[in-house]
Amino acid sequence: MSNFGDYLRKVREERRSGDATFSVRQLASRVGVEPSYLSKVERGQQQPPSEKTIAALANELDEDPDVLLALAGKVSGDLQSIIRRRPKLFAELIRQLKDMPDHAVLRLVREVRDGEW
Amino acid sequence: MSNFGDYLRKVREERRSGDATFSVRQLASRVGVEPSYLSKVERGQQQPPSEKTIAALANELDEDPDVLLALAGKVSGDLQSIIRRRPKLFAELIRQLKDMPDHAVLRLVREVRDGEW
DNA sequence: GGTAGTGTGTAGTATATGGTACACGCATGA
DNA sequence: TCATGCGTGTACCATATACTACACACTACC
Repeated sequence: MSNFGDYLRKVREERRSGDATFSVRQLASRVGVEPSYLSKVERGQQQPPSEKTIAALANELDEDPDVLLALAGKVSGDLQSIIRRRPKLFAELIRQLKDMPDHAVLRLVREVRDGEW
Repeated sequence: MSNFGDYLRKVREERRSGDATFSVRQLASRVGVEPSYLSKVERGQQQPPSEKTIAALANELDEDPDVLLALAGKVSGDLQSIIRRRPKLFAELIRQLKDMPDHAVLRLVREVRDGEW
């Protein structure tokens, strides 16, 4: 699920199967936008919405806001702070991560979490 | 040097000591913006400029565009692609990196570069 | 067969973004 | 003392962004 709109629609329809209030209209209303706008966002005919609206969507859908923000190409404050503190280092890291397979990244995350750093 | 404007001014003044053509006016002219605008950007009174303008600045100042873009909070295409492909993984990695000391990140980069991954 | 709910198309809009235009005051040097 | 170059302040502006407003067509229920 590689883009914001598809992901949003998928999540909304999952919620909807359990709870009939997750129509485009209902969700848009609770989030505070027009249904036609939300519909276009889900189909990728609009750019992803503002961070405020994304946060509201995440809240209503009980989703991780960071994931939605990442999918929308809006980078979290944490990431910004890393970039600002060590830009060259970060650029280099990204260059390396680009060609790193999933299992390698997973191993890194595991090692870091287990305090090996 | 933690923000775009300060960094830009520092680099420009370094170049200037060697070459008198690196005044605000001269650089702005070559980049194709107004000097007052460039001045405000350097002092942080304007948001960082567009990616196009940042690229032109990087070119004229012989700087790494990725670093300037990172400082400006504009994330590179490579990073976007990573985020889109593996958003949760990336969010987790960032959470870990946040508290990682410099030497740990450096070690990671070194290991990756040396093919240990 | 009307009405209630569904998603969507089109047209328009307020505000933010990314600048321009031009003038001002300060140094420096001739 | 005045021309030249420096950075900067103020006012304005064109375009893009992030939406709104409203109507339309389809389905299902009764």
